Parts: sequence; C-alpha cells; structure tokens
Amino acid sequence: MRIPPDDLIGWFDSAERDLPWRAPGITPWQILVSEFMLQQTPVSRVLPIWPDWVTRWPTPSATAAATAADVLRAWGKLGYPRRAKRLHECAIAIARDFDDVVPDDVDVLQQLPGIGGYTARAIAAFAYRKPVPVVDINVRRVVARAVHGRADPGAPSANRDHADVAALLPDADRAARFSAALMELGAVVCTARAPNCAMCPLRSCAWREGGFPPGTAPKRPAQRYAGTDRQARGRLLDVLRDNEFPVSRAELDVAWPVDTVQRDRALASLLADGLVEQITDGRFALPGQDRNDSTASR
DNA sequence: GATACGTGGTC
DNA sequence: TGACCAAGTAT
Repeated sequence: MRIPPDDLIGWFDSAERDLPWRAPGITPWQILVSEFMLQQTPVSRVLPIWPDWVTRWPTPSATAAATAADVLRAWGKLGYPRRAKRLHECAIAIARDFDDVVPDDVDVLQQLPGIGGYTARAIAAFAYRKPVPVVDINVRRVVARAVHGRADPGAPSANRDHADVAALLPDADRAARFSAALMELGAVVCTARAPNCAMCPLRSCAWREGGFPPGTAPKRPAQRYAGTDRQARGRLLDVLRDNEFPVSRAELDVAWPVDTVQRDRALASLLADGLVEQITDGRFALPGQDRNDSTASR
C-alpha cells in the first residue's frame, strides 16, 4: 500500500505545527541542535530551551568555544546529558574539520559524535532538502499501520526501514517535505496510544481496512526510573550543575545517601562518560569549569 | 540483538 | 498509581 504524496503533503500544508526550528532562515547548525535535543524527547520539552541555546551559540565554532560545563548547564534537565556532551564534541569536530559548515552528506554526518542514522538523515533532509529517507519512531509507526496493516512497528531494522520509506518518497523536490509530513502525522494524528483516525488525511490505511488488529504485548518489562543508576546519575549531576565551583565527595553523598555502592557506581560511570571530572584536590566538577573558589584562591 | 542512558507528562 | 511514551545513539 502506498501513501499518496498529495494527500499527505496537502494535509501538512494546513496542519503543520509552527515549530521554531522550521522557521525561514534557520541554519543547518540550528536544525542540528534541534535534532539532538529531540532525540527521545518530546517537542514540548525542547521548545523552552532551543531558542535561547541557538541565540547564545549560533554556530559550531561558538559552541566549541564554550566549556562542556557551560553546555551541560544550559542543557539543564532535558535528559540524557550525554547528548549535550556529544553535541559539544560535534561542534568541535565541525569547527575544526569542516570549516564551521555542517556537512550535507549522510555518511559524513553519521561519523560525527552523537549523530546516528536518524539524525544524519534528518539533517540532510531538513537542512539541505536531500531526498533521503528519514526514519524515526513516528515514521515507523505510520508505515507499520498504513502500509503493513500492523498496529505497531516491529524491531528497528535500518535497511528494511529505509527501503520501506524510500519506496514511498515522491520526486526529489518534494521528498524532504513528504518526510517531514510523515513524521508530523505520526506525532500528532497516528500516535502510539490514541490514534485520531477521524483526522487522518490518508485515504487508505491497511491497518484500518484490516479492522485495526491489535498489537502484540511488549515482551520486555516497562522501563522504570525510580531507584535506578540513571536516577542516581541525574541526582549527582544536579548537584554539579547547581554549584558554580567544584564540590566535595561529601556534598555528592547527600544527593544519593542510601545506597553507597550504587552511588559510587553512578559517579564512576559519569567520570567514564566525561560528564564529570575529578580535580587534583579530590573534588568533583563539570568538565572544564572554573576550578577557583573563595577558599582556594590566594 | 540487547542493554544503558534522563526526565516528566499522561491516562 | 504506575505503566507507557517521547524526532535515538553507542556499545
């Protein structure tokens, strides 16, 4: 089953959300920043952060000139702070190796820190209008339903997923807009929990025509958060973000007081990820931040 | 392929 | 209330 490009793009022309990174004049770097922030993160959480971020650091070289500590603080509680670290590393690489210009080639992009198959294609398509398949969870869900008649996408398979979407793409001039529309449809109409089929612009849908067969129950237990190493890492990072100067181990201990083994494991993993560093006096700080404070200054 | 990796909103 | 979900990447 195919998806008529005119139906989908026509719907998108009237229903497209007014997201700031889609505005005219937004640069490839600013689009790249939005894609990093949107990895596994709802639009509503990115909206308050992205405008300030791209105003403060409008280019790769401006971002590269900041410290990792500044970047991690600006990232705040967006989640997955390794993304912020990789965005910083990505900026450094583009400033150094690509003359401050975001590459437009999928394979080149994918070599950069923090850029995988989705983000590389999103930048190529949305920043450079390249006719490459852009496959995120929204697209996989829409294709699973409209094309394959299944309630949910199966396990990701890059080659198969790209081939599925490549077969749907219209002419090169409209491919990028078609991809954006496909993502938008999955994000606002053909959603995971409560698809709004009454508002769907697709004339035909294999899932609907098959009587909405249910999906299979997930095999893995639902992701939990409370009590995990992830939560412990988050608490430790909270302390470091909130302190302008390095903090002692005792100050970190307070942030995760019960399970000392877990706390040590979390701290070790943060150090290994380069999200925290230990300075010579034994205290801890965000990477690259000012080591001076009132007691250390002479 | 499975797993680790944040955080907060929603039903 | 707790399970599910959100524009993924790296190992």
